[in-house]
Amino acid sequence: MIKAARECMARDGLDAQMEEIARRAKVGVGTVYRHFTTKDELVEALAFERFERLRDLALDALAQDDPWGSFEGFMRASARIQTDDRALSEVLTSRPDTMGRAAEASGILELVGQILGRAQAAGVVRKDAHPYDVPMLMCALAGTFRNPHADPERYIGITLDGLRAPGGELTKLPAVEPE
Amino acid sequence: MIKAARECMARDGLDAQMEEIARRAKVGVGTVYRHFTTKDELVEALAFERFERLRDLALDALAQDDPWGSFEGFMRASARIQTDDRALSEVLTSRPDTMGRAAEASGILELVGQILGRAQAAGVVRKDAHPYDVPMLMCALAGTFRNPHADPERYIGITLDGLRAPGGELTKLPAVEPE
DNA sequence: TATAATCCGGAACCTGAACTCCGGTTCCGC
DNA sequence: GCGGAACCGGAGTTCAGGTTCCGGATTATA
Repeated sequence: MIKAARECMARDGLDAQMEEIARRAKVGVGTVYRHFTTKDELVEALAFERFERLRDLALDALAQDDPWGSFEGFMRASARIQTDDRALSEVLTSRPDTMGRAAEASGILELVGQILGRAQAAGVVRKDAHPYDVPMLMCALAGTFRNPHADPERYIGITLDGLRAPGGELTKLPAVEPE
Repeated sequence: MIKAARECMARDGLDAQMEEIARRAKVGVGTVYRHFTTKDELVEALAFERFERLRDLALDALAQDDPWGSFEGFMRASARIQTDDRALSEVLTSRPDTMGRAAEASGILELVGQILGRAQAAGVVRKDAHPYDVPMLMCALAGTFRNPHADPERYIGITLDGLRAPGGELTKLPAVEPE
């Protein structure tokens, strides 16, 4: 059921319809409402789920040794979660409260702080970056993910270079595809 | 009338209500519909208007001499237009078609290409940046402008540094404000 | 198997917001 | 001042989509 909701919302974003979610779950709308008293609640549950996934990615990143590699890897992986889930990118750009609660509950900021701190200590990320910049920049990138002409990889690359400590090697951006 | 629409939409975004727009214009809804047969049409008209403003900013930038300064100035000024107009940032993040038509009509890509090309020729912007990256990154930034906890200036700074040619001096980011 | 308790489906209901339309009003040429 | 064409206002219509709720199915209990 929550699986059906995730699929619909991933495809149609926050305005996926309750009826379609029910249909996909092979269930009546009433049953959906028995699990989530309101659409908002369902959205919030999905957001929490996604943030848990992000937390797992952060833990994976911390398990790696290379400070820049794990930072970059985490950023790219988080971005992919968003490109694959339109609802998540919509929550990030238009529901700061829901996002805040989900972030809080998942404890992700703490982990991001560690990933970032380690990269800063190693001198590969600029010193004035703040853990909070990471989710914000993810929100920013979310803005492009819904644009069919955008190549997310380019913008993640540019953003990463913006966070890199001066003197590092720039990211090799993917080629711009002809229109 | 279009002024009233702009004010409402700047504040409430795309879901500003026709009735309120009419009220603010001191006019009946019917009259609004006599000028714009559909809400979409009104949104599109507003988008076109904003893109003309962007074009003017681009022309101002080209009139300046300093290649980096004019590039940075243009980016910051465009960003400000978005922070001041929620509807515009919503169009950028969720209506690629409308945005595309407005961009086309205003001829802004051409001008951005000139600003960027000049900065690249002067060696202050990375060579692999593409004119199309500019509007896309603006879309990206739009994603943060609606988040009350975000400090747009920081993210513009980081983005600019991501576009800067290697070896340049990083932007001084504003301090993170305590929550 | 009979009865009660629980759960489920989806038709019906409700709300809010875009849009229509008709009666009134203004304005222009005579 | 008069006729009527163009214009305007806003109550009413329509529609989409979230939410409710009752009749029936299903399962548990005796």
